[in-house]
Amino acid sequence: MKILIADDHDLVRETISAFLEQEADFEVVATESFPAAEALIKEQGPFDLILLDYEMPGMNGLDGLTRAIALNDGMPVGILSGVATKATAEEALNRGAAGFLPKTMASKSLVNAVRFMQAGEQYAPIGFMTQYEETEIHPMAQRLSKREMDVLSGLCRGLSNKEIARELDLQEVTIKLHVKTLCRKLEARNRTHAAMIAKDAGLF
Amino acid sequence: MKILIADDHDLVRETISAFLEQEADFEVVATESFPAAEALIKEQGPFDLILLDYEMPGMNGLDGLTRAIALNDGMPVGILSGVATKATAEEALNRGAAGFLPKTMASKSLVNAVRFMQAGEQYAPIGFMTQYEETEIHPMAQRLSKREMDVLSGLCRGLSNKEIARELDLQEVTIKLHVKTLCRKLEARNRTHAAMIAKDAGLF
DNA sequence: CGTAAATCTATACAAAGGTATAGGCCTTCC
DNA sequence: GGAAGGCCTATACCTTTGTATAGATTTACG
Repeated sequence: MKILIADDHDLVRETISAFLEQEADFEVVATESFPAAEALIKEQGPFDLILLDYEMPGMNGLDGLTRAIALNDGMPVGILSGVATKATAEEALNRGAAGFLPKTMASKSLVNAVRFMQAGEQYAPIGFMTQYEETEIHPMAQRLSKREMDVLSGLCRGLSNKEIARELDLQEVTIKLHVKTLCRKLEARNRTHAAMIAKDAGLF
Repeated sequence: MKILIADDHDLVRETISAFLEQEADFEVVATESFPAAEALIKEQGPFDLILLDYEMPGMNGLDGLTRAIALNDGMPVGILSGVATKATAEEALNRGAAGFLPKTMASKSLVNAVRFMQAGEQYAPIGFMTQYEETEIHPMAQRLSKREMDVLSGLCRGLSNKEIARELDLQEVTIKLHVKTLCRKLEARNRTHAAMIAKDAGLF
């Protein structure tokens, strides 16, 4: 069974590779970036399983996943990550990932997960997927209208109402209205506070 | 040679442990948090080498390092990290760490690094330590006076000039002056922009 | 000691921001 | 079809913020 592992942390990649190769029927190929992985897939034909680090040069979020799936001829591609959230995991599985392996998982489970995925199942650790997502991504963004988001974007770039108005081709007074509404919805005391709250929430 | 590894990423900890144990004279004990590591040190006496993950429950920055050094009876303690910057590495070495191992290092080097540290040398990968630090942490904070930092803190909390003045027991007009200076130094167009720049830089 | 830099204050004015009220336009939903 | 809500605009007023200029104090440094 041929496995490709791509992770830019040499220590992680090499020790995981060494660990998997202890299994008699596992043959591991490892590389340190997405472009390198892409080249290897084209060169050494489809792998029985590919594991991609989510945070890796060239990976560009989950774009790398999509491209790897397209290249690997229907064989499973999984995501490996140290810091990703539940939402990222769900997104990955929706995009066709064979599995999602947080680096907090036990190494024993790794072998099981690999066999699972190779068998065509989707794998993700139960504990990780059912955890309460305190931020729930952005309850914030959902409560704001498109225009309000536009204005909030301007605020976060430190623009004046007049500048935002020019950018959106609206009247300054309209921007003031949106800023007012934003402050109410975000429970901010003024534009600066609203911008900081948006920043804290990870928008922009 | 008895080694203690503490890292909350099971996959990383277990595969590194397994990798090191392939060396004939290495005996590895692994744990998943700093408090657990502390207990093990007290219980199983000093280790020939301790490796602590920088991002780990209970580690609290480099406080864990200092405490582990104090507990380990003069034997070396090193830091393991996936994301830390050069500055963090320097700080760790200054605080008496036996070494700094980014997870991007090659696994072959790991064994060498371990032997190095055990021999009483300080180890850190040359390439990592000499890299250009583009942000240099906060060139920003250094260029600001204490008062200016106080005011910037207020800005980042969305306070008005009047509120900041009350908080610092100054006149509102003085705050305006500081805000003006801040905008000049940070090249911000207004208070909101200044706050965002500070936030982006990681201050507050 | 003199000087530079940071700090604080004052006055005054111009610009931007925030609030309130009111009305028109459009889409969605009952 | 009417109601509700998002969106845009207008007018008016007041507050806050930003700018300029000027002077007093303190602290650090050569």
